[in-house]
Amino acid sequence: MNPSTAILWFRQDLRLTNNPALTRALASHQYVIPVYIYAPCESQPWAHGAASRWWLHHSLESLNKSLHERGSRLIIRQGNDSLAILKKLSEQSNATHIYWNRLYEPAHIKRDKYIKQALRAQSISTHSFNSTLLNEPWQITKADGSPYKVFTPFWKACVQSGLPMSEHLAPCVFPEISSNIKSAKIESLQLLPHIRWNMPFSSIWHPGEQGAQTHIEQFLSNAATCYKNDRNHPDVTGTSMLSPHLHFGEISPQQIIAKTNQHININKQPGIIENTDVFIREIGWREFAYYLLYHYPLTTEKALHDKFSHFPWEKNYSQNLEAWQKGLTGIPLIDAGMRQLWHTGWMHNRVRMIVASVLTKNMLIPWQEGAKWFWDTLVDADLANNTLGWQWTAGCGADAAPYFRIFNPVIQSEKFDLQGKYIRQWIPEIAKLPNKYLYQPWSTPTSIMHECAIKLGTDYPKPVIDLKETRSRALQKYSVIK
DNA sequence: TGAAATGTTGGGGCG
DNA sequence: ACGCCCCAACATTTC
Repeated sequence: MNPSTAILWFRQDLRLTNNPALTRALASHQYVIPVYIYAPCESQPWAHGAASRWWLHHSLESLNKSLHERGSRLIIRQGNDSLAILKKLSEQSNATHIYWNRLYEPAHIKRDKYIKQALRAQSISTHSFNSTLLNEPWQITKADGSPYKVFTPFWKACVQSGLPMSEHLAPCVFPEISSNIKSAKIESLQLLPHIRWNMPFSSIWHPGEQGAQTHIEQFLSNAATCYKNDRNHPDVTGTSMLSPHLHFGEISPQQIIAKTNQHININKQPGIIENTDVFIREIGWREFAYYLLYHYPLTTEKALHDKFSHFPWEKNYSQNLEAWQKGLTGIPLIDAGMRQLWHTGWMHNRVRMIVASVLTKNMLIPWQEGAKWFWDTLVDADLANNTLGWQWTAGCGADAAPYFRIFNPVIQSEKFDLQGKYIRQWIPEIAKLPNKYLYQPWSTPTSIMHECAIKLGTDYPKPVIDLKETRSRALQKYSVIK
């Protein structure tokens, strides 16, 4: 063992298990100093949104607690220059090596490259690892060397190359940290929102590595056997809800695959393979999103396909945008989804597709507006996934939905919110309506409206758009650039 | 992981 | 019994 000191720079890998940078740092150095640097300006324009900051706060606390239990602690630093902070910390601690796991957001790649060079010039050696993806984005290419643009062949190539899985355990004990290394308090980062939320959040979410582990165990034993079907129903806990844990690296895709396979081997329920394959495929979509972001870094801001640069989006859309954001469009499924997002920091994936379809196609509002709102309100806001998702629905990205694929929120709620449970949960003001009209209150006969004592436009908005009319308008505008 | 329009089929009501 | 119409149910095509 090298009697030297190393810095372990935590970023979006807030876990102690299956963490390559951590494992290597501990294996090679006598002293290891874990640090988290909060430098939001280095992530611009995609610094953590409000919901993500709430999550980050609690995840850092959880990580710090785990480190304490093992004889160490998390050093917190804040600033606008990670390089300067790392340099200062290495001077204070005589660290000669810095370890981290790689990031893939364009701004972070650029920053990390710069930091790596600068530190090398100062004879501080840097060691970076992959802890986030199954494969590095540059490892998977088509036969001619160019990147895949379609999911299915991409995922086939990933599966063929073998899905890595591993379950490295956390080291039981960390080296102690000298008391003259000071840390800022997590509270001083002011990550918690001042006014809204955070009360309902903590009853739903348990940020941190332990929370992620309990969560996946629960998912595998409860929902995994019917995932293929249940994941489509927003009124059921049919999805894994692991996304925020994955985003902050509290669990790795390798661990998810390993746990899933373990579960299959122990519980040989009928249909388990069929269902878990669909689940692991979703990990594949995340992988594909990171892959595309790496190869097409400009897609966070603009459409992958140039022909969209002159797309006739609406100009004066602020009223519709606001109605969409607040969950007051008058279209129940849309409003239910947008309110779930606001109140829980999360929205069921099928509903995400539908609200995105309404924003980009029925309202003809630029997808970037939707991406920005999701970024601020989702606890799982992830630049790669968010970009892929929005370009997919807007039909302007790689392997995008065809332009004519326009969701009808009424039909979708009839199909997937069978009892109207989801809508009633989030829109109590129309809960009394019989199912038939719950999905489209505007077509309720006045007698029934009267019976239920609901007045449209007063208790619940009249629809801000006409679904039929806006659908044909979208078809017409999209067909011009197809 | 789309919806709507259009086409086809077959059962039942009816004269 | 037969032809005709209607329409639900399903299939195909189109955007």
